[in-house]
Amino acid sequence: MTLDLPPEALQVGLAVDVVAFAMHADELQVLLIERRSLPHARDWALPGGFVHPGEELNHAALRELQTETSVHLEPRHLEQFYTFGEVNRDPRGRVVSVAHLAVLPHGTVQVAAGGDTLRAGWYPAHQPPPLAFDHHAILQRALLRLQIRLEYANLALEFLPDTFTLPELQAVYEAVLNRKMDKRNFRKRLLSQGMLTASGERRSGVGRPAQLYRRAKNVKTPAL
Amino acid sequence: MTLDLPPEALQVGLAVDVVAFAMHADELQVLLIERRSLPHARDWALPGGFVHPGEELNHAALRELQTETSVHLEPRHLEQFYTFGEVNRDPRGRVVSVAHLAVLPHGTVQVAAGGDTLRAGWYPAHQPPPLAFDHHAILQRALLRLQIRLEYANLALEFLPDTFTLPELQAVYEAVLNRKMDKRNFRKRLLSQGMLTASGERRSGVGRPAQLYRRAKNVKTPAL
DNA sequence: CCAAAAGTGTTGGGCTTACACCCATGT
DNA sequence: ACATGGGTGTAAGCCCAACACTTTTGG
Repeated sequence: MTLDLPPEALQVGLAVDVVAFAMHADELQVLLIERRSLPHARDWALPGGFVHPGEELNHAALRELQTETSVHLEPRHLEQFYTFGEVNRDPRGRVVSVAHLAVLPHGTVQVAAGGDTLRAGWYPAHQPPPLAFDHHAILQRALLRLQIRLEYANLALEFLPDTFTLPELQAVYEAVLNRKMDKRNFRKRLLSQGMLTASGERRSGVGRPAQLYRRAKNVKTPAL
Repeated sequence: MTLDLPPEALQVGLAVDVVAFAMHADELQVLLIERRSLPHARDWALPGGFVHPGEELNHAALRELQTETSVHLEPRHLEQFYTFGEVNRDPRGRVVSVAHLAVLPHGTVQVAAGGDTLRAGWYPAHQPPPLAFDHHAILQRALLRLQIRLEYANLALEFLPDTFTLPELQAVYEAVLNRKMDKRNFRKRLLSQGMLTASGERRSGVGRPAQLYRRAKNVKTPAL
């Protein structure tokens, strides 16, 4: 009674790629790295790499995100969204990549090189530079998933610090969905959902200060 | 300038599993096989198996569906929906399975054994028997995805033959979503969507014959 | 007092839900 | 004639989209 993989079991390289989004300058940005080694040396790519033995997929995604970019903050959201396994997607051989979607909170903008990475930086998610491998397709699909998740779960809050203003929240929606929204309707809708609590304080800046909110205690993010 | 996988690239077994749904007896059914070999010999499981060298993932899913069940009809819908890669999900070693959702048309009910399969058969999707490996979790996630897709794309039509009646279509909705719907509201909604064309004929049976419909010419299924 | 951004209500249309009876056919 | 399933309309509530001016602060 052997319990080894049968001889016909195809062995492939198992990788993860991470599409990490954050807000910066009222724009949705995606985290990219410049590759150090072949193939695609000096090209921009999504952070990612091979899974370690005995390592879970989401752990590998987290590790790659952190080591390749020196982002040591916890992502506020991390989920697998699609698996890319086309036969010739990697010139080195058959590599299957489980792509993950990550949301990093506001302020996580400073990134540095590390690992196989020359540089790392944020780029406009809707107008990315040319990317290595099939990473452009991965990014497009991540954007679609993010847009669906934004309204379905309340992922928008994950882009913001603990307290935030309604105009800031609206900016997240507009940046992710890539369209302007009406201020009054937006407020009505969000406030009536009861997932925000006014925190009483006010933030200063140019113009009239805005009411600060935090997420209500009972807010659940749906599992899927 | 070598272009081989780096030594640290983890090699894993690459498999696909297929959750194939069809309607039978006004119920949503899922296609299961009884495994011939270890592990989990004589247990019920989803059809699936290892990807072949140089084979695309969706092709592998189609092949496994056909060889393990003698279902040689083309599925009307086949899409990847999640990848299961937990370290210990397979006692034989690290196996990552890209799970696929398939919809088979009405009438595809006769299935036979084949390959590593002792028997194959249809089981109620909402009350499945105990399943091998993590296949219960895979089925649950497939059901969720199917429910989302049903309304989003118009997957319901894929369960039916070319011509069908509105009560038949409603039965698909009710079986997939697992709840009763109002007949008049259902008709209003579906007909106002303009994706159905009355085909004039009528089908005979017990009671008043029903109007037959077919899908309208311009109907598109969204890519994702 | 001016610039800048925050805040605030109403109306109309479309969509969804709830609900009960008659119709066409086969036996 | 009756059993079986198919087919039909209306009214109420809810949600969404459109739309412009006032308020609060800093400079």
